[in-house]
Amino acid sequence: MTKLNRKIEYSLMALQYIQQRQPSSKVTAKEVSDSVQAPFDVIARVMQIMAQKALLISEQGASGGYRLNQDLKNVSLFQLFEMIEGPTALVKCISEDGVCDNETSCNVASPLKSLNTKLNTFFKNIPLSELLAGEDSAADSITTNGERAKDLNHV
Amino acid sequence: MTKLNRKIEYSLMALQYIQQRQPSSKVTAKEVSDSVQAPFDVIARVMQIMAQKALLISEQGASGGYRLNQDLKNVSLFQLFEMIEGPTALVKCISEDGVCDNETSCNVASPLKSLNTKLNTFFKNIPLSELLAGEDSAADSITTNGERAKDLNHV
DNA sequence: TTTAATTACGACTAATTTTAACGTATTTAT
DNA sequence: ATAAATACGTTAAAATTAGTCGTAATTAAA
Repeated sequence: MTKLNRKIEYSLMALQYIQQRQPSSKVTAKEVSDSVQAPFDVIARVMQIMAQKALLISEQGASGGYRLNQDLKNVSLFQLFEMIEGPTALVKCISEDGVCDNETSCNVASPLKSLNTKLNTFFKNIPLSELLAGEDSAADSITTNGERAKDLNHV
Repeated sequence: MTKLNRKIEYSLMALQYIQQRQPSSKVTAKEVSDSVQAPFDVIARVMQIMAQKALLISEQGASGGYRLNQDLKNVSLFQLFEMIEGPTALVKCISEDGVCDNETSCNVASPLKSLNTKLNTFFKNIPLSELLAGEDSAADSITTNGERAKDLNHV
């Protein structure tokens, strides 16, 4: 349960790196992969995805790179999950309709659906800015109350 | 992110079946596997684990079976996770100490550790009784506030 | 006391998912 | 032109998960 996808990790690392470097400085995938000691290909890939999804802006060409396109206050962890992994769910039968061939005999479908919703809410209430806040100890200030992290429109 | 382990699913199915059948009636693994149309071996296995962990009581022999040994109000979803999967974490470096060979270059260790804690709290606040309550719509009443699901001592 | 039903548990195989690597194309500053 | 970077599809390897098989131990009942 709840193991973090490696791609998500790399995304967070990249965002953290960009955020810490400068408000809006340009950063290359190589720079990030060197810094966090992760395979270049994978870092490059997730940054491309984040650019596709408008979280980053990419500039191609010789002195290209990426920069933030959104205030991380307005992007939730849930949104990052969806960007990188696409729509997911606790169990397949929730996301893919009609996949579960024994919905009649399944006695936990409704509980799991409800749990899935709650969990999504949990992640929706964590803005990336808060998750990544402060390299070391500041990150402990995460709370899950109230509403934050407004929806991104074009993701 | 957050895909539910199949074993956990089966555990929940078994618990749901037991709970719905009778407060404390005896139930066999076969009965459960037939009812929820899951492979007998796997159902049997998770029920054995739950018996080991004192969530169920098992009776061996010809007319043996399982029954609840705990009020599900006092057992959290988090505890079930730990029973079935053992200690887990969002990322390996949290659980296994010293596994992460580049802790120095990792810029998200602290945020993820914090997130991991929050998530554990989330699951600790969901008693199995609440998760499994009401076959159909009643399960929507899950909330995550306040403290519930006291610790089990011998797990 | 044999038989049948059941829990108990380890080991193995198969399937799926995840992760990483490769190859090639495109863009653009120099 | 060239070099450095993004873009992206395909494939291969690794790891994890899911399921099966085999066998032992326990116990009620015939």
